[in-house]
Amino acid sequence: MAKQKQDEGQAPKLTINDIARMAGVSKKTVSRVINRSPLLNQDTRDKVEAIIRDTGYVPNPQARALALGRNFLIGLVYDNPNAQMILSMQKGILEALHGTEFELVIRPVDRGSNLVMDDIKSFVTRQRLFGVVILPPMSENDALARMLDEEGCRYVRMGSAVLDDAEHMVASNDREAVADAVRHLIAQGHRRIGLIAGPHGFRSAQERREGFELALREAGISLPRSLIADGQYTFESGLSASESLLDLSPRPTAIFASNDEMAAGVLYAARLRDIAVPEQLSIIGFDDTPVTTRVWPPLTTVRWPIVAMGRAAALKLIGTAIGEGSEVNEPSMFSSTLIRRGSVAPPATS
Amino acid sequence: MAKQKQDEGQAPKLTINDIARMAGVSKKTVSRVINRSPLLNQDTRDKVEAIIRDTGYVPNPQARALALGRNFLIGLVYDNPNAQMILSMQKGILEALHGTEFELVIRPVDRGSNLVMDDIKSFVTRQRLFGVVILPPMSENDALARMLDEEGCRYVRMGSAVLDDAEHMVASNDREAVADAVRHLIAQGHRRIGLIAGPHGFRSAQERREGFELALREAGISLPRSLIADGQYTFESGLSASESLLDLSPRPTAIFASNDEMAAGVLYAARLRDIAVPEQLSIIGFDDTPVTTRVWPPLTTVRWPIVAMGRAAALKLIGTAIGEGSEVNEPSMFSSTLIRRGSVAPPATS
DNA sequence: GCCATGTATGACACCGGTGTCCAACTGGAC
DNA sequence: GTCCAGTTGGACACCGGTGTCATACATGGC
Repeated sequence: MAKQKQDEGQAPKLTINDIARMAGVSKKTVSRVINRSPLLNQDTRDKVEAIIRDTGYVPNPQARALALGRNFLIGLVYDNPNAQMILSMQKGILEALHGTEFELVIRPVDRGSNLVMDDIKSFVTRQRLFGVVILPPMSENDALARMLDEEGCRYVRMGSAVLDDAEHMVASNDREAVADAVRHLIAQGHRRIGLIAGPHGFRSAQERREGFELALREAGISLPRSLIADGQYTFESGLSASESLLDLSPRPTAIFASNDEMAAGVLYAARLRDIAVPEQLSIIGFDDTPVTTRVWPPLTTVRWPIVAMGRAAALKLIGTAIGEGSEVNEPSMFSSTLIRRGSVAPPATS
Repeated sequence: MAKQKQDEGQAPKLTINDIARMAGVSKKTVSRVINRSPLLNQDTRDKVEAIIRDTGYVPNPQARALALGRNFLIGLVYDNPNAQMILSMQKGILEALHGTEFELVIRPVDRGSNLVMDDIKSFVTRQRLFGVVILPPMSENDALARMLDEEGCRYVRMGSAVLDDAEHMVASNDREAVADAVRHLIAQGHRRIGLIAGPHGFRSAQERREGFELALREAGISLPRSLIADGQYTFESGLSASESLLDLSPRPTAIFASNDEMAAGVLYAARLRDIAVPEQLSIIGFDDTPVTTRVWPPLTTVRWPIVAMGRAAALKLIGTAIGEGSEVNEPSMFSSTLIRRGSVAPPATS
């Protein structure tokens, strides 16, 4: 009988009542089995579980959500030019969600629009999301965090620096990572090092810039304003920003680009001017996206543990729900690694 | 009063009963307003709508889903190495979903695992998804389609060729697109053209290969087996597959790689051997991913309208739900364009 | 002035789960 | 044999919406 029902396929979904009838118990008892209530006879439990298994019964999540007053949907909000990063983040989050009853709902937004706030708000309230993960640069928006607080929606913000609320934050230490990268250039003998900064208003851009300046200051190297060019985190912006740097005389012997896309732009610009990399120009990027190994020479870059951070963010979010009293203690701060490839060499002895 | 409730923020969500009480009507009437029932007095409608607007009331989607017997969740199933493609697809789908009450839930799977089927099945049944969009190569799995049929779950498959069920399909004509690309090479004077094929078992790989062979046959060019190398759609596989091609003597003057990642691999291999591109070797890829413009020279490639296809897939899926009787007639077949960049030139006169 | 007709609204059951609370049953102590 | 405590199971209301059907009222034809 049970078998038969199952094979019918098409839509006549089993309900908790069907299971109860088959097992000869009340629906509440079935509910107890599903929810692993401790006060239940083992025999009863086994019997019901067997039937559930045989029939392939799956509790209706909508009904469950309605009765429980909360659902099992995690939102992912992003507004980001970097496809690889978003996908890696999704990967990390989904890894953490795997095996739980949570699902991931995604929502790209347009930071530029003045409707962003309303957009996210309706996203969160309409589906009554359990919580959201917010990717940079949206995550740097404090007004957004306040709004989510007001809405009573859990959230975790991904970022590039320790912000005030560690509770809601998973961050990488970009400043230190960049400082390390630049120290590497200095150790190779570079003294005239250019920076292609990220867009104004991006926390990550600021952090990376500060790391850059920090390393130079440590080494007692002065930093003329002309060695800093503004970029937008895009390939094209990196390409055009590097023009002004490569026009300088004397030319910088190395350039740190605040992300890989822009670093690829620098490399491209160098190629256009027949500047040999790394012999005449060293380049370091940031992110360790695949493009770094597709170009020639492969780019030295900074890798941050994006998948692990996504996982941590998700665990932070759902930890409060499944953690049985035990404090969920996911790290909030992650550090990065310099990945040495072929775009760095000692400066040419001129 | 209403205002007060709203400002409380935190969780004390309004229900349809609250609205009904405030408006002095029954909950059913409020429900009619929400669902735009035509049989309603305009005055009543206005009154209720005003209250809904003032209070910021949002119907509980879980309750709605429960009562209606269907929800508003679209699933996206993928198992794919190409991040850019997945993200573009997400973009297209979300564009179509924007403004509707549907949300997108994503689920990457592992095609290799023998649990894929169960995984997808539980994904679909657990949340009782309204429908799913399946990306290649998973979409080529007919057993999966059968399973979804049995489960009574709507689906749309993205693909690279017209499959049998146009109803459930959104496809690009890869064969013709590749034939065009290869005709371009032939028109430039190339006669020894190598192919880096995609993985066995991928429909797209087969289609692209057939397009390749078609163009050569048309031109009366013979195709020795040695000019075909097998790849896996990855950069590394493109790199190693091109080795055998570049070792040939005489060497092919052009190579068509079945996707951009592998084309980038060919370019990299050429660089390692000091083979000038495009002077000594022309390269064409497929997909038009960003990497094509990051490398030097930028790669000539085939662009397919992936965002538009994602949009079409989503519309196909939800069209049946919102289309008022009118047949939803999204195109099922999309064609591609050859994008000419810098990696193709006439063969060197030897 | 009556009934047939149609329109606007409401009462009530229902979707499929969960929480509360009480009844029934069990075993042990007296 | 009776009573009590502790365990197990079920009746019922409820979550927040929607569908069905009945009712109240306005309108038009005779």
